[in-house]
Amino acid sequence: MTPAVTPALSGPVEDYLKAIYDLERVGAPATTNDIADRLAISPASVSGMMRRLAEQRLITHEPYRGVRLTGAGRRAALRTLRRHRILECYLTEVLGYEWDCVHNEAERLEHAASDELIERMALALGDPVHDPHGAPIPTRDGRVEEAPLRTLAAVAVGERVRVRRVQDEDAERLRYLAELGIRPGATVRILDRAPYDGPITLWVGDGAGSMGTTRAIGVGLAAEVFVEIVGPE
Amino acid sequence: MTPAVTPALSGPVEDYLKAIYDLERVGAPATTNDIADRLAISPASVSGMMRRLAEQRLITHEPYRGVRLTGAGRRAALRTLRRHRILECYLTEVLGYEWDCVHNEAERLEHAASDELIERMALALGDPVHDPHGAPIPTRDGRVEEAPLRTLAAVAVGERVRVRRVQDEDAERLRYLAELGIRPGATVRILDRAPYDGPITLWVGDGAGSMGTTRAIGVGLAAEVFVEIVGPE
DNA sequence: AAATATGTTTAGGTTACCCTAAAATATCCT
DNA sequence: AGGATATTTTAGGGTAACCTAAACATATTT
Repeated sequence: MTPAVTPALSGPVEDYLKAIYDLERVGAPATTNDIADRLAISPASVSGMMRRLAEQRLITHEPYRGVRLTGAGRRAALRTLRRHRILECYLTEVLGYEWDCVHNEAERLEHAASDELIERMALALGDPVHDPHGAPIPTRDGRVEEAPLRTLAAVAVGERVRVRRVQDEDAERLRYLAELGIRPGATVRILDRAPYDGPITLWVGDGAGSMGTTRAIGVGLAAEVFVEIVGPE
Repeated sequence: MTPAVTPALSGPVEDYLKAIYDLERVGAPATTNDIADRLAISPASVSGMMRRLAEQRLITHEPYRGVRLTGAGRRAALRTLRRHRILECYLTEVLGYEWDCVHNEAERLEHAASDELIERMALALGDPVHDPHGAPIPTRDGRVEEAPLRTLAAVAVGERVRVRRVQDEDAERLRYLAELGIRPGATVRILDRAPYDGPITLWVGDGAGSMGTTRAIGVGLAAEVFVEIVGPE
């Protein structure tokens, strides 16, 4: 129950843990290649780091099988995630950043900021629960409610959904999504899906009930938009 | 005139350049031992780093003679100093930090923050000119006005001075100085100096003309307080 | 079941930054 | 000027984090 002393992890280690957390969240144990792809690091380097993380009891590693976070690893990952997301909120809400620019900035600051700074920011924001891209913010004591969301690419024609969260890594895609009106809170109805993974035609409203527009979006991008079904009309 | 592309310096390199800038400011070229002391790093390591910095044309190094910043080195040092001081201002003025806590936080953030973040903070603060400890903030284009200040330890009995700046590194001393009322803007009159580097007796006012108190301070601490003579009454 | 393809790990190398101990150089003092 | 002292540099090591190329293990296909 005691939070236990964290011996201060390096920036790279924090990045690995975050990546593993995120990959594990989807399902199976994180594999070397997945981690390598996500961090843009060679698989060999990842292998080396996995040994180090396992030595520090942050992960368990079954060779050739993948890795899983231990309790301590999960706690560390969630702490970093909290910092990252609080920072993103602060940058957009207080310092006027656009939502497509905050990811990289937060990515660097999350390793340098003290807990005190993060908590002061959280306080100034009134303890936000979601970051600007809709990702849930872990609490100080490491709880997150990861809602089981569906991707926009997996929604049937005729359904009405509410956008809950979008992938936050790619600035360009974020700018484009903003242009389409697709942001957390927006309401979307799937009007049509062209065959063979063709474009999805949508009606996009702002979620507040006022007007909306018709838009088309590719399956690739749609797979980065997470939604909740709200039922037809 | 063009700011020239900065090839992104590492945290340690930025710290060395800041230290050299500060040592050089006092007078002679910075020596290996001075730098080692200030950064709490072994002289041998400093020697090695000097070679690397000289290769990158950030300093000129005359073996056994000390080092001097080049134009590029100075520019880099001032950039880091600007970031550090803007951060200190932001932390105290916007996030409610006490002046004794901001140094360490800024020390870590200054290497991670983007120029954009720093400028947004500066904007939010209305482009401050001094940090909470009275240190001048270099402008975006690398100008600083380093006023030639005298230390409180070097002021004669009877003089009236205004506190302009205090050493910002030691949190405990800062807390103590705050307790004494010694902060930038405060007015001080030297009432007495005990012989053999004994305590200095002061009258300390808040600079706004209202009441004041009598305090005593050691020479060591007085040497960390920089003042400007304002003449007796 | 063997052959191939894919994914993972080991082997060996690099760079940045730090260390201690020993050697080299400079300065200081009589 | 010459030896003691202080400072600086070199020599030799260590660790974290990355890399490529080669070896190894697993999965897939025929």
